[in-house]
Amino acid sequence: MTESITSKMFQSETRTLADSVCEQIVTAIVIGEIPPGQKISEPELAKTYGISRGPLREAMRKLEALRLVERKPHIGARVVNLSAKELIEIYRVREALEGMACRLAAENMPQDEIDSLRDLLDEHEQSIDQLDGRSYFQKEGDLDFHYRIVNGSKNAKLLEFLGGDLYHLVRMYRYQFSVSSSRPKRALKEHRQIIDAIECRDPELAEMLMRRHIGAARKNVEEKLNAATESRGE
Amino acid sequence: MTESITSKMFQSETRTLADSVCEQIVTAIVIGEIPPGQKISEPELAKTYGISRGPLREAMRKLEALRLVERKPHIGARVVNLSAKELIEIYRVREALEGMACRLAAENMPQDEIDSLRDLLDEHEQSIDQLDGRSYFQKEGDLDFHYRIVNGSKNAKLLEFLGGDLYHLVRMYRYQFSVSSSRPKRALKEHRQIIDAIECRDPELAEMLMRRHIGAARKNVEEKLNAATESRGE
DNA sequence: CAGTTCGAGATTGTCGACAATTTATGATGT
DNA sequence: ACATCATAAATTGTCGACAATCTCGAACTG
Repeated sequence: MTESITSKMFQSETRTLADSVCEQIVTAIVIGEIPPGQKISEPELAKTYGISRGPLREAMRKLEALRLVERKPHIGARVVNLSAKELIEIYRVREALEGMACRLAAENMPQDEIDSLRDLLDEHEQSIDQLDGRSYFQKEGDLDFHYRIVNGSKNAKLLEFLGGDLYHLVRMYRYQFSVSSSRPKRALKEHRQIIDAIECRDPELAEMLMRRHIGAARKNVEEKLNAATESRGE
Repeated sequence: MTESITSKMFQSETRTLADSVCEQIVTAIVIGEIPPGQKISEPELAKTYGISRGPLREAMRKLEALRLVERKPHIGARVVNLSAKELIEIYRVREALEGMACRLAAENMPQDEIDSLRDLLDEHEQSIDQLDGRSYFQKEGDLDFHYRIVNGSKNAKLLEFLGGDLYHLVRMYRYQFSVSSSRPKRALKEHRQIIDAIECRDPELAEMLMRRHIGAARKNVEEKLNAATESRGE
């Protein structure tokens, strides 16, 4: 179930070793198996995955492009250190891009995809009731909703940037900061409002609602972070 | 002079061969020296730049991440074929991201950067008068303006996505489609309006103006493309 | 003659080894 | 004892060669 979103992010048939291992490392980094800030030893990782350093270095290049690792020439690669500031920055990027995606979805999303997305929201509602809103919805379910909106925009470049690159970072933050909405019922209601606006073919409203939705999540995180830093200052 | 913008896009000291060659290939692709759609032969390119296939393949990975080449496993890499549809898609991405960047610039851009940007616009005006608006402003100057706005947003992630990745594609389209504004005086006026809104610290207005500015450019391109396809259909 | 199959050539993917640079270690001098 | 410098170890960068896969053309068959 939780594989649905990640499987969309990589081409179905990953033949080459470099791509295959890259996918594995992405997961390992996202879930914290390789902790943030850790230096990556090429010989070590190569041995771990049973490949040579050649393909591994290619995988590292892709990881660098995904902004999951930072490389410095002749020094090495480290897993990115997630900072609160960057998390906020990413929210602003999402606010902009997903707002636009939502606007375009109101213009271009096919009716059957809208229906399917409504079904997904029904599933989310059940999941929230059953599990007290702490499991599926928080982790990958929410991102699945957003992914489908972007997909519905029928803008390939938007999908590449958001689904292909940025969402890995977003997933990483979710796993490690546990910043998942913490207000699942509210978020679900907002999701329904958004899909309503899309079905009404109201681009203006759809964009506004999505921006508010993400903006609310950002403010929620900002408050938590401020509270944390203040209590730390005492 | 035309180096100012490109030099910002790469780290000042590119030590490793892969990075250095990658930069050269990016330029070659952007200006059309390696034409769109052309298959890239690894042994051939490696010989051209005097390096081995190892670093070259790493460079290719970065080019793939920049979306300047498309790779298929066991088949090869081709320079991307620019389509009108994708060009429009990119405009929408820019509309969203640069609109947000402009909003944030109204909040965060330091006064000295605003002053410096005004000077740049004065230079552009002279350049337009002197050269009848066909040279510097059309090619890199306009992008330089947009880059400074994004930089003024003080949002590192925005800068990475726009300045680091997307602008290479934008430059490529400019060189090959010659889609440069074709309305330089009008564009300059809009630029001044935008910087005014930023100096007034009016995020709402700043974002709206930037979105209109890019949206107008998009519509301009759409009309031209429609006219071209219609005349082709006759 | 068209279509298919097989094989030679070329290209991509992978590997292990060597060179260059950085980092760790310890020896030396004040 | 501390700082500095030199040397050694480890790591990254680069290369050339080998294996796997694809491409193109020729031979073969219906």
